[in-house]
Amino acid sequence: MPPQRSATVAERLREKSGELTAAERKLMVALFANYPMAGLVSITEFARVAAVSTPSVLRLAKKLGFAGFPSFQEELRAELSAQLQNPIAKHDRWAADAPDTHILNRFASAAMENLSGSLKLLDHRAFDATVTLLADRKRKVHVGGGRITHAIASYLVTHLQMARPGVSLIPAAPSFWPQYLLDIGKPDVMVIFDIRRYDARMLEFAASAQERGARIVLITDQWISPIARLAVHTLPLRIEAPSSWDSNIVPLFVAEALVAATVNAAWRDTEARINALEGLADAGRRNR
Amino acid sequence: MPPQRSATVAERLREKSGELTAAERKLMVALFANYPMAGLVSITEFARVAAVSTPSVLRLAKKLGFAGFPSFQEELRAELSAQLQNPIAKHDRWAADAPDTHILNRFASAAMENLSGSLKLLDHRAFDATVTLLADRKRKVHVGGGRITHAIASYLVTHLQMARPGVSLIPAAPSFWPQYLLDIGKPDVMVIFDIRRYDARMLEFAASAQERGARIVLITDQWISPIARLAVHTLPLRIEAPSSWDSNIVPLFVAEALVAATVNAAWRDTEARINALEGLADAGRRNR
DNA sequence: ACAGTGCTGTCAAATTCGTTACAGTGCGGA
DNA sequence: TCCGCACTGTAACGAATTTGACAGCACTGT
Repeated sequence: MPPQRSATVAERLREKSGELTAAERKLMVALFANYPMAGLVSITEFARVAAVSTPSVLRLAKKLGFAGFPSFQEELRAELSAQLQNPIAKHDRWAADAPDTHILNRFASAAMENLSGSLKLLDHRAFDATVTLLADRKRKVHVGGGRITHAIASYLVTHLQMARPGVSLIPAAPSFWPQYLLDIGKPDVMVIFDIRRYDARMLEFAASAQERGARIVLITDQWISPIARLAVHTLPLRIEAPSSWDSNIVPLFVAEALVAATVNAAWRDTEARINALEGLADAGRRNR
Repeated sequence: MPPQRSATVAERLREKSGELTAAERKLMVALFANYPMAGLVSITEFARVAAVSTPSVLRLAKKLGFAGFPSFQEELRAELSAQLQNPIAKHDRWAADAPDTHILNRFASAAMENLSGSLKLLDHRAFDATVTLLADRKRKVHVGGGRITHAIASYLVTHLQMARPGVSLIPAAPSFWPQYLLDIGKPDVMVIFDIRRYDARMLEFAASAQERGARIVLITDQWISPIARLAVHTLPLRIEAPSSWDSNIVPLFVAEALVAATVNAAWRDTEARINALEGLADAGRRNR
């Protein structure tokens, strides 16, 4: 426990700087030279860097009110951790006058945590590589999901179809999969959403697709579906929710970001397609 | 000594993520949950947090090419202090190590803005009233959406069906709507997603449903679909995205929150249903 | 069915760390 | 010069950490 919760180690150190001995001042200089990392090494190392003896370090820690070197270090870590935390998920973005415990607010903060947590977990190079695959019109794209994530897969397909040809949705019912496999060939890309309750049949299906030459991109949760072993790229996400079921907000986020990035990556081709689509939509509206 | 000075621990970890064992994946998740602070404690503590044994931590460190846990930790410290001293690196800690202009980051900040903006826009009493309607088992529930939002509607249906009986998805194709109208009756609830490009046919359909006595709940964007005039409750949301199309993350958020709140509102009834569902799912898995 | 492989945790040895006790050093004043 | 005082480092101890060896376990393929 920090003796005075309100003051950081740095503040306390400056406050007491008048009553420090020579060795302690050396330590202070060494600490501030690389604050607070310099204090997060072993007491031996810290003493060596500051060119003092280990007991001198201990004496400084005690002078600052800590029980020993470990609690001094723990406080430094806590400060740093707080500093690193995102100021993102703060309270100003809560529902107007609903209480903090309202489900909307609990859900919103879970969603924000999931989103920022996922960004840390994600490898943006895997994301970019996936976009390169999706933007390659020589490859057909197949998108599939489990019972729950099928809706997300469908959403991705709807948008990708607007951006490029050759995109199809893998049927929800496994009984259609064998015949669907026939259409999967060498350079194809298969995007699979597989979250929690990993579906064993989906794993088999993915293995078959891979044997036929398809490159598999997996969008999964932080515990990572076994399909990862077959995938060329894996995008792990956080999906916790204050609910009986997981949250698919972040998977949808990834789907939308993939679409936007794919459109950007092949804008020359996409532009014409979108314009053509607009024309057809207008015509359809007029004819009704 | 770090074996390859050019790669950060995070990068190396992601690179090897395909060949990680279950315990190692747990460690990876724990580390990324609070990167890199989680790895700067003792090996004992780190193992405890990730719920694995201490040798597993050691094995991961060796797999990443370090001589032992201390050198692994030393590398983490070195990275962090480099980051702390370099003010340029300050901001990109929030999203992996991709540049600020990367589509993932632009999309993420748009999503956060949309979410917080929607919470301010939303009337939580309308939300609660909607939940009351959805939790009332005497009412059937019909859910529909436009071309794009149909996937969100489908997602809502999938989850609501797990929570209560009498939930159905309005078909995507307008040609099926007349016959579907036959099943809509007096106390029913109709949840409609209608965003931007408001669909005129959807407006007609909603009017017919209302004439038959259905209560309409509208989930729409901030410009508010004309269906609002027919609706008993309207939930306006923000949906901007750095993309050619709108973002449906917030509509999905509302759908998930509605489900969670509906489950809570009628937990007594729902619990039995969920348990029965679990039983059926297990049986299905065994019979395969 | 069954051997084989790979993964994981338990245990104990070896090392390192944190702490205490104590002796030495330097400085100012009598 | 000698004493007293405050500060500092050395040395030794106990505690905690790190690491290697081993055995149990699940899973795979024959």
